[in-house]
Amino acid sequence: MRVLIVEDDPHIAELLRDGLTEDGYDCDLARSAAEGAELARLFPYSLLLLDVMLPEGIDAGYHLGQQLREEGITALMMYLTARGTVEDRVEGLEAGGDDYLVKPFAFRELRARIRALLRRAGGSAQNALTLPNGWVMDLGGRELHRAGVRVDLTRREFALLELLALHPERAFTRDEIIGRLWSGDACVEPKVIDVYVSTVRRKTEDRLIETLRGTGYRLGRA
Amino acid sequence: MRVLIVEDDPHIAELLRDGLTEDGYDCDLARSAAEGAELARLFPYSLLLLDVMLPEGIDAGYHLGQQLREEGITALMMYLTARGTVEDRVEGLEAGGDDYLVKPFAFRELRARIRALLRRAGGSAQNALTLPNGWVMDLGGRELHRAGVRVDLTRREFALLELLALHPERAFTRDEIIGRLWSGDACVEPKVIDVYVSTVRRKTEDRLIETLRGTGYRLGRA
DNA sequence: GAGATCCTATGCGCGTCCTGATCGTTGAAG
DNA sequence: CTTCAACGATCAGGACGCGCATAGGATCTC
Repeated sequence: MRVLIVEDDPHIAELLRDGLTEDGYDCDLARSAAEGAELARLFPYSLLLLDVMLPEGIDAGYHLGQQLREEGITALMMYLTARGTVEDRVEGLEAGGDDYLVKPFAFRELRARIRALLRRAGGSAQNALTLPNGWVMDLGGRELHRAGVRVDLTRREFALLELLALHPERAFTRDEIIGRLWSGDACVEPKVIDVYVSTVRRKTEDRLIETLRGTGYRLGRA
Repeated sequence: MRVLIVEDDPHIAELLRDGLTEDGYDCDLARSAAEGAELARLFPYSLLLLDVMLPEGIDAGYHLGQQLREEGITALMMYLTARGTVEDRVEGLEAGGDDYLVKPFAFRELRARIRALLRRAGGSAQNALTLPNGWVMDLGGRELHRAGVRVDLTRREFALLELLALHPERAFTRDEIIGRLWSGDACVEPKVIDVYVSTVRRKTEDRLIETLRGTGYRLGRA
């Protein structure tokens, strides 16, 4: 998750970067609208944190956001400002912003709002798992797609693939898989797993699931 | 769309609830900050309507809002107060509020502001939601159009479709839907959802709502 | 009090799940 | 290299559970 912070006050900028880095985001820093625009065009950020008042002018942050939107940048945008009137907020939101935070703010609030934004943005963030060969698994929407094609999986098929995808390095025995995915009192033959592996392979027409002979299964590589 | 009203004056509270219920929101009522905090932590509201002056103190509404924000509650917040000075407004917005309404107010204004807020939060820039297959949802009029045909939906039907349409990528379980759309004191069987899905499909003669067997429902594709 | 809406209950039909059988593959011993 | 046994892949079929749709009563609205 990559975040661009555009903020000219070095103190606040440090604060933001340290906090967000600690939360696991990859942060870049820009100290002016010009620098911010350049970076935003170069890298695929998930979120832009824009201070409204920048060296280029009192509304430079808004203009930057608006301009980037018009250039087709779809990243989420959040404005930071010291001015909190209603008109101000409306202006920011109409400039293509997704959220708005008034300084001074508690870092906890910023964190909460960022998480809410990323969550709201749909299948992104923690809800999507990328698998080998360009497959993407949307855990929220319970679907699997690649290059526009959508593959419908049943509950069991999906659960199996999800388990393997969440631990890409691990190999699972059939009994382990059953222990994790089936409720405790269920007793099924270990061979059931073979069947689901088979149907997933047939539906995707791909060997997303790798066989470890004599052991079990694992998510495929590359 | 679930709304929590925190207001100690029974007269105003009734007025708000009746009006909003008529507009299709499901409202819960709290008569103190303490009660409001409890409910807000328990249920996934879309909007909190907070009276500023509550039994706990002259600023209790602000404190409640601020506290909930710091706890990571991301619901929209709108304050209601009799005091309309500039300092007051700033205080409210700094307390994590999204909008502000000074009593006495016209219900029309409240309605308009709520719709504007929810619209922005939902990411859509207009008063209408576009759905697959050329359907358009008119959020103000509780109706659905396609190519000149108009389909009337009841309150529940509309709320269900709206929820799914606002999160097109997400799959919802029946219990999730009930948690989001039904007010707290309602306890209904999860199968109710089936009935509404059924009637929406019959009225539209289209599978706007997709079934995920074993999981729940999701907005249909293309 | 009439009509709409909301919720529960009840069969019916179909998809999903699991089993067992058959065929194909792998790898090691002879 | 050949043979053979163990393992994995795939298919067909039956049981079951889930979702669908209707009817009908309770509740709300006007």
